[in-house]
Amino acid sequence: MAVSHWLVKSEPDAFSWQQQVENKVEPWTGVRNAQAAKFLRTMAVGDLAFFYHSNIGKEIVGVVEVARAAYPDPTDESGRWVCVDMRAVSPVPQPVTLATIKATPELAEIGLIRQSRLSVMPIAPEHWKLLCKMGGWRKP
DNA sequence: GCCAACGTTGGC
DNA sequence: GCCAACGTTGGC
Repeated sequence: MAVSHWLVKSEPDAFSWQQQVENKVEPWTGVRNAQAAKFLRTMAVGDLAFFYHSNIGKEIVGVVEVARAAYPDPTDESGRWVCVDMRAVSPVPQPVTLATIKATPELAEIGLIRQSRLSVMPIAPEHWKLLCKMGGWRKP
């Protein structure tokens, strides 16, 4: 099966790309939104995701890959929510800012803009390709 | 600090 | 089941 592509958001105050790199593999916990959780459940090991800094920076700063598929979120006492494990792949050499994305007509339809509050979202292959090009990111 | 978007809760 | 009130997220 083909690799799927995603974008995940994190507030760098809470959990930054720097921490992701230092920890290498990190559980992606705390998603408490049904739509975002549905996407987490859809992720497969090996899928790639952009790591986006919300609030501070507002830019795509790195790429992570799914290291473990959805399992119960240990930070959720109710047991209803899931998380995945993410592994740092490599930084995006030239971070792609929200302003740049907004200024790019081809990217007008991506979830980041259409649904600004969603923290986990799929990225279409053509958008992934374009964003990689804009950020100067190549698969290592 | 404000506000828009949108999800959740609770009264009816 | 509807909808107003309220809370949260995230951009500006």
